[in-house]
Amino acid sequence: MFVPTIEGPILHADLDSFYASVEQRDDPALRGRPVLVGGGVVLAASYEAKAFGVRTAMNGRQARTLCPHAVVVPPRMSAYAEASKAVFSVFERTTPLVEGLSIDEAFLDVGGLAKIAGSPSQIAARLRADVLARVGLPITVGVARTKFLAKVASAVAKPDGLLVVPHDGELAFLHPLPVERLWGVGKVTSRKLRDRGIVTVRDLAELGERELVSMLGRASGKHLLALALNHDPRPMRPGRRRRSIGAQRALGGRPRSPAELDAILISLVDRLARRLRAAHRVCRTVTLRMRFGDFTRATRSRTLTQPTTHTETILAAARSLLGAARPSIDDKGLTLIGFALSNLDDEGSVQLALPFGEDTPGALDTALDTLRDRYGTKAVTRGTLLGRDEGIAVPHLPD
DNA sequence: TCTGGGGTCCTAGGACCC
DNA sequence: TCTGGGGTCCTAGGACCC
Repeated sequence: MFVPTIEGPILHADLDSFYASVEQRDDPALRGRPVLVGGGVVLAASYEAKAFGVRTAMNGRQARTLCPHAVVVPPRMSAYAEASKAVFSVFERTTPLVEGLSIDEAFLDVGGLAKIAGSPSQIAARLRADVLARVGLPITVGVARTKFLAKVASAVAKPDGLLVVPHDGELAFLHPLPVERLWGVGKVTSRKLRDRGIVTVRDLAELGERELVSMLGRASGKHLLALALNHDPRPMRPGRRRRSIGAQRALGGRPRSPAELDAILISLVDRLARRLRAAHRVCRTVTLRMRFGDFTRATRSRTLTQPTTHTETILAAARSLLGAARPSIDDKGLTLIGFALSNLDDEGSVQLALPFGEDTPGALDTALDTLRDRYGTKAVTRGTLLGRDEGIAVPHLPD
């Protein structure tokens, strides 16, 4: 069913140096000081550390050289997950239309709230104050007509800022920015563009689609051109579900015996299977991720015939994938091992495909009504059929 | 400079089906 | 011997994001 939405305004709310801010909140001795979370690689750096040139994902040695007085703390993932939950509950008190992007950022659609909650910038200012008061963390908010502009606005406004892009000032805001501000321009794309003298968003906007597509490929060429031209038709997707879950572990340089590797494999798979069951989801595809001694990477995956949540089943698939990769591992050495579970679905859900020619919205609704008569209205929801067509999902079918 | 842990999306070839 | 079009699913790799 297509629901027309009022265009914006959209808020993009993004916590500042999230992990490092949580550490400073929980330990007053860290406040005002440069803080690095994670020793091997910097998972997060406080703004005091960033002032010395430290960046996220920088290796730890380099970071400590730039900022010798930094306090290095180990990550506390459960504390961050808890803080994230608290922040998202503030988001949801602001508007029911929240689309989470990651542990520390979300889009909020505040269209239609003007009469009860004030202007978008008033709503944004109150959101920032609420997050600080209730959770004790600084947050930056970008406000604009589209998701893309709101996200760019928050990036420009960081840290601890608020920036509203006015309707009549969108291109004036967007076009002078460096291309790296565009969502989807990373190291590789940035190099390709700069090699051709494309430095600002305006430069990009002046390029032809054919040229850009031949440079970057069909999807990203079209996508980037649209963004540069300030076209972002993506609607809010408040009910987004996770499509995969993963866990990985770096192994360092030292070679591991097969027994040692198997023990690590078991702990990773066990962790994932527990998370899967806790989320009441099932998986059908198991992927092995590897990084080798020469820093090349490889993935191997297997799709099961039946969805599962069973540790032993996932374990068997994981072991057979690792066994098949044995020659490469013996050859190059393994420095990272990880697994991902994908092709997720709701546990206990029933997939119902309609006969060919009957897969119309009307037929679907008739089938839904039949099931609701049988199982009750709450048990039956419209869902997605293996990411393909629309179908019906019946979570937790009563017996 | 030798590198974490968690994700998303896109591309491309081959198998297989009608 | 050569020869179609359209579609899905699976696998693997790669770029990118926080």
